[in-house]
Formats: sequence, structure tokens, C-alpha cells
Amino acid sequence: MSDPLPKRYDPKEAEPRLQRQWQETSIYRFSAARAAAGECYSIDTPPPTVSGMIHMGHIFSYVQAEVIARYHRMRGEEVFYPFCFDDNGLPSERFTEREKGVRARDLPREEFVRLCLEATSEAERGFRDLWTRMGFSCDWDEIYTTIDPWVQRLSQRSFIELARSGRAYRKSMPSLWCTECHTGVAQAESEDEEVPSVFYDLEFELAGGGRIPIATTRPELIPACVAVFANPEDPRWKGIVGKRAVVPLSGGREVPIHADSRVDIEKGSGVVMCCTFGDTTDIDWWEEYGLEQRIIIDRTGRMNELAGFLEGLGTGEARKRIAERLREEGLLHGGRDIVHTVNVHERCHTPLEYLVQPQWFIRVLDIKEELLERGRQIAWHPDYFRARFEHWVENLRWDWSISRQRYYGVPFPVWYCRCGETILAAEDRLPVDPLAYGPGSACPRCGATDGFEPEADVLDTWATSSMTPLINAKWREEGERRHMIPMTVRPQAHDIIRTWAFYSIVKSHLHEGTVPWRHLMVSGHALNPSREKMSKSKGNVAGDPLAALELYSADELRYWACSSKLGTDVVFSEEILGLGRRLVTKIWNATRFASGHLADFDPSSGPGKLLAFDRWLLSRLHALVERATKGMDDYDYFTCLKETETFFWSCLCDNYLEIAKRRLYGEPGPGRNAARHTLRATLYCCLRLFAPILPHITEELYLHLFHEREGKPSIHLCPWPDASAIPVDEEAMRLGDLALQIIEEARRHKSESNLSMAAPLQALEVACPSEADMKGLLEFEEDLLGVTRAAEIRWIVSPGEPLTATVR
RNA sequence: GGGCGAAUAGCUCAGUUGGUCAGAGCGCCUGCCUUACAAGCAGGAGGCCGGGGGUUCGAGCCCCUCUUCGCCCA
Repeated sequence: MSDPLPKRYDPKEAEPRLQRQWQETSIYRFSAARAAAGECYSIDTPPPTVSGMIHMGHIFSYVQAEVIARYHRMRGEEVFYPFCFDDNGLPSERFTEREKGVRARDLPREEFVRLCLEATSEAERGFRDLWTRMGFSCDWDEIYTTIDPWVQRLSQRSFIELARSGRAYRKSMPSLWCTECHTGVAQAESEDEEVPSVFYDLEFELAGGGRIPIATTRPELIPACVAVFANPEDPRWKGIVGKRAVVPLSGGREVPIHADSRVDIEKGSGVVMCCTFGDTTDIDWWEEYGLEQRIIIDRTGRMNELAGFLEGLGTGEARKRIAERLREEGLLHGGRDIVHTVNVHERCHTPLEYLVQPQWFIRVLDIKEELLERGRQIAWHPDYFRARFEHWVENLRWDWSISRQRYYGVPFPVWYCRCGETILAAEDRLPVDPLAYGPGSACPRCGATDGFEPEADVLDTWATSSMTPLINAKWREEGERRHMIPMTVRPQAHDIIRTWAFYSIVKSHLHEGTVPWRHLMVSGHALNPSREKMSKSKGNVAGDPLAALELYSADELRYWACSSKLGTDVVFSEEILGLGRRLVTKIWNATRFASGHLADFDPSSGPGKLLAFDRWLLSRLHALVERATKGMDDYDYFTCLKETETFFWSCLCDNYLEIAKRRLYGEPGPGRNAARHTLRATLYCCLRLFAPILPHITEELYLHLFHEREGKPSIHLCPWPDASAIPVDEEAMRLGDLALQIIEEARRHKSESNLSMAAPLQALEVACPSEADMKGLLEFEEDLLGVTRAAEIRWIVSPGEPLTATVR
């Protein structure tokens, strides 16, 4: 046995030491062979987006998943817990631009990509250090990034397969465009934002004379006006339908007036203009009524020559300018300040435009039902988040746009021949960058061998990161892990249900005809003390994990991350961290005490005859293990933590330890032996129940007190406690609770008399409800005398009355 | 406008299928150096479980409705 434990636990010294030890002995290494042979618990680790922002939200969500990983490892399952990064795409580009002080479009593409690789790999080192410092038990040998060549190959293979089957298609059609980022975006990357605006009241002239009022928030789109609409039910405007309206400031250009029920009678004047394209209704009308297409906004958000005198202006400036002109012409009758909802890009909050560009899409609108069914085949934790997914799928109105007019990403393995043919790369040439290489074969349609135009766009990052379940399974790669399809669980936060979860379900459905995972573990957000979603930019400890690790131990931060039920948002609170510190200290002190009494104890000698209070504690422990295990099985680490904490503090420390002291300090004998056995078993059990959440303190204490006899090199390789191996004695449990009431009364008396708990008592008089209970309670007498310091207990029976104890 | 959560002690939250469920921790008050722990221990005060209806022998728990807050989507 090693030296006695020091009086204080020093996590700053112990945690890094233990983390080094875990790494050196590779205790978390994944064994593919064992996994294929037995039970594999596979985790589709979320690859964090490398955008330089590591914040407490990461810690919060990843700890929760990590705890579950540790639990299943202790259950004897082979845990596949890789680590990975999503390091290409817009967020990484933006990060690189900030970090390196450059702008992508000012640099040669290759140069920019090189800078991106540099910046992201630096950021990844930061992640890795933090992950290690938090004690995360992922297998660093199973690391990948979404820009790794083999991952690119896998992503391109997915695209080619979808293109071959017609599931992916290229089409020039109106789609969402960010004029700030110069790229198309998908519906999932847009969000609604309330912005103040002006509702302008305009007038259009009618071709045959007369005027009609039209209200709009976007007068700068007037040059793009291709029709005017009124509601057929609107009595005010029955007369104008079928006539033609003259577009203001257009030199007399006329557009048709149609009736359509989608016009809101209540809003504005009840007459609206239809432009190329102001909103999705404009797009619908353009298609259904075969309207002209007048594109006046270019990729950078500036007005083009079709906009006449507005040419060269941005939309905001154009709006002001045209409003002035309309007022001069007497066609503008003022405006009202309003707040309305605008569709903006989630990354930069720029209002999105609808531009017509050739884009690749993955067709999903026709398989909504199948996707909903896949959603139902997954066990969601908590279950109510499934509704978010379903709601999203039901309300989808665009196919998934996967073209990004950017630089740093997985290239489309595609060339276009002059004859119009789309040439897909051959499988054995992947990964391929068409900007650097040709297809390596002749055009299958016209036989041309050169003059191919490479696709310059890159794939949406989600097109690759949606593959993570298949990347983990090394899909159609050497060493493919078929048994990991589907994976066991995807842990993620609730904000990316519509993106990551949704796209992953799409890909697994299309490629493998199955769900990507059996379970989906959805965590909430970490909030700062003002209940806002956290961000490091706020510059406080609450947002910065590295700053927090200066003040708190990894175990304390983990305690905080597990201090609420899965799925709920939680405030970063120093108070909760304080509770974590309290618990760690308590565990240390209790074990230090136990260690003094267990140093020379040989558990193999057996428990001998257990006393009543020993049986009471073990029965309570049995119930605890059942509840804690059920919690963990249901992804409810919080219940496991709280139940264990309450048991440990109250049952074990406050009561049992105090009760057993007399025996532990006493002469060797059966009573002492039974207490040592009970204490050792209970403590070892509790440490293991705490181990997934508090891996450092429990490891430190395990190594000190249990390692030698239990054999396993780490508590994290020890088996999770088995409730069925802990004896239950219902009667001892019931009577033990009654006996505690006697102790309570003695304590109350001492407290109210301002006496020390060590103060002796003359006598306790205990009135039992029945003769039988009295007989049962007599078995507790020796321990009761010890803990209350009473000289004697006088037992009487008061039939039918609740038990009472009185100090005499 | 639709969906999903939440409303329980001053604060942060537990309360599994309706019947010892009126709970925990923090904070507060009163004591206690008790041979692990004063970062501790013992004791105490604090709530008609958001409002209103209903079902039931019985409702934080189920149903309806209203109010407030948060998130998601239009």
C-alpha cells in the first residue's frame, strides 16, 4: 500500500499527470477486431467546425457524450470514440481570412487553400490540447478531418453515386444567394431575422389610364417587376385584372395584372408587384404564369444595367435613390416604419437574394415521407426533439443546394464537355481536383478528348460532414467496418438538427437504405449568466474554457456540464462549479478516512456476519446502482450524478461513516470486519458510479486504494457496478430508516441544547410501533449507542403509534 | 401565425406510470473545533407546486383554457 493520502487534493497537479498516463498506456484505444467480434458501442463524434472559436458550449455538449462513452466502456462494450474536425467550407475560410488578414478573392486559389490548411491545423492543435486537458477519452488514432484526402474521396464517391442515379442534379434555377459571401447557400443555412424597414406606398399607372396603389418594402426591385397581382376575392380590384400596368421609371414598360389567391388582402393596398425575385412567392408566380425573368442584381449584390439609373449601386443605396426619384415623379406617397422578417445568411446576417445560377442540388423534396420514417426509426433523447426534425422536413421547400462558389472545400469531381455532357470522375481517380486534372478519358457522348470545363465550385461542407457515420465506417474503403452501419449513437446539440442530423439521415438513407445511427443524443446549449447563448467574444470566463481551466479543474467543469438533464440549456454558473469542487473534496476526504481503515484489510477474507446497519447501507446501495444504471442507459447522466451524490453524501458520509466509526476504531473482531467490508464495497462502488463524470479524482483514489487488489490498471477499465451482486435486505432497509430517526432525535437534542455531537447522553427512550419492530431495532442497538453516545436505550412498545425517540 | 419546451421555497432546480411528493443544494438563522472533511457537521425557518375550470375517492403529476418566458420554424 502506498503512502497515506495527502490532506488536500491538488487537481492542478493530478489531472495532467493522469491524462499523460492514460495516453501513454492507451487505455482508450479502439480495437476493431474486438468490435467486430463482440458488442461495439460506436459514437459518431461531432466534428467541430474549425472557426477558431472554442467556447464553453463545446465543453458542455462534448462532456455529456464523453460521459456516456465512459459508461459504455465500463459496461464492457468496445467503444468506438473517434475524434475529428470539420475544417473546410465557409466558416474555415472566414476564420483563415481573419487569422491571416487576407481576403480569399484577392489571392490565387491555391495560395488561399494553403493558408486555410495552415490556419485550421493550428486551430486544431488548440482543440486537441483542450480535449486532452478535459480528460476526454477519445482514441486519437481515430482522427480525421473533412479535408483529408481519403475523406474527400469518400465524399466525392457519394456525390458521384447520387449524380449517377439522378438524385443529384444540376440546374440553373432561382436559389438562395449570399451577396456578402458570394455563394449560394441552402435553406438550412438561412434564418429569419426581424429588421426595421419602411413600407413604401407607390402608385403604378394603368395602361389604359388610371392608377393603382402598391405597397412594397423593396422599391429597388421595380426595374425587375414582371407582373402585378391582386386577390380574386378582393372587390376593390376586380376591374383591373387582365389589364396591364406601367412600371414606374421604366420608360413605359408594361406588365400583366393577374389574380391570385396568395395575395394578402389585408396587407398594404391588396395589390402587389411580382419581381425577379423578391421572395418565394415571386418564384412560384414566375413559374406558374410563365413570366419574364428580369435579373437586376448580380453576384455581388450590385444592380446591373437592366436596373437603369440604379446600375452599380448596392441594394440599400438603390432603395434610397429610387425612393427619391419616385417622390419627384409623384408616384411615392410616403412610407411607414415597420419591422418585418427577412431571410438572412446565418454566417454573416446579410439578407439573402434569390439568384439564378447553375447549381447542383440533391433532390429531397420527393422523399419527405421516407425521411420522416427514418426519423421515427431513431431513438431520440430526449424524445421531443424528434418534433423539430419532423417539422423541418415537413416544411422543406427547396432541394438541398450543394454548390458553393468558394475555394476551400471538397471539389466536385466533374467536368463539362462542349457538347453539353457532364463527365463524372472515374472511381479509381478519386479524390480528384478537376481544376488540376482532366477526366482522363474521352467524352462518352461526343468522343472529345480535350476542351473540358472543370467545375470550379466546391461541395457544401455539409455534403461531406453528413457522411461522418459513413466516414467512421470507412464506407467502401479498405478495411470497411460494415458492422458500424448504422452506428450506435450521434451526440449533438439541438441547433443542428435541421442541418447535420437531417443531412446525415438523407445520406444514409440514400446510400445504405438505413438510419445513420440507432440513437440520437441531443444536448442543450450553455448559456452565459444573462441567459444568452455563449460566445467567447464576450471575453469572460463563462465563454472561454482555457480561462475557466485556470480557475476550475476539469472534473469541476465536467460536473457543471452534467448538472442538468440532457437537452436542457444551462447557465454557466460559478455556483454549480463550487458544488463540483465541494463534491470532489468530499470524495477525497471520505476516501482518505476510509483508506486509513482499509490499508491492511483483505477483502478476500469475506464479509463475515454483517450487522444490521451494514445490510441497510448495502440495500440502499443496491437501489442506487439500479437507478444510476437505468439513468445512464437512458442517457440520463444527471440522474446518475445526483443519485450517487445524494447517496454518497447523506447515506454513506453523514450516516454510515459516523455509525461505523465506533466499530472501525474499535478492537478487531466481526463488527469491525463487517464495517470494513461494507465500507470498502460501498466506496469502490461509488467511485465507479462517479467515474464517467469525474474521471480524475476517481482514478486518483482508485489507484491509491483499489488498484492493487482489483487488478485493472485504471478505474475506467473496471466493470460498472452490478446491482444484482449487492445483497438486498428489505427489512433492514425499513428498520434502518427507523433507526436513523433515533439518531436524528439525539442530534436534534444536542443541537438545541448547544451541545457538541460528541457529548454523552444519559439515556434514550424509544417507543416502537410494535413488538416485532422493537426486536428488529434491537439489532441496531450497539451502533445506536455508539453514534449517539447514549449510555443506554430504553425500549418500549406503543402499539399503533409512529416511532418516537426521547432523550432522558 | 404554427411547433416544442418551461413556470414548484429568496436563487438554481429534482419530483419515473395520479395515492408518505411538498423535496435537494445554495442563500438565510441557531449552534457545534465531533480522533476524514470548518471547502465541514447538526438543527431550524421559508412554498395554497403561474391563474381559472374539469376528470377522480384522491391532482405539481391527467384534460381544457388563459398568462408569462425561452427556443425552433414560417
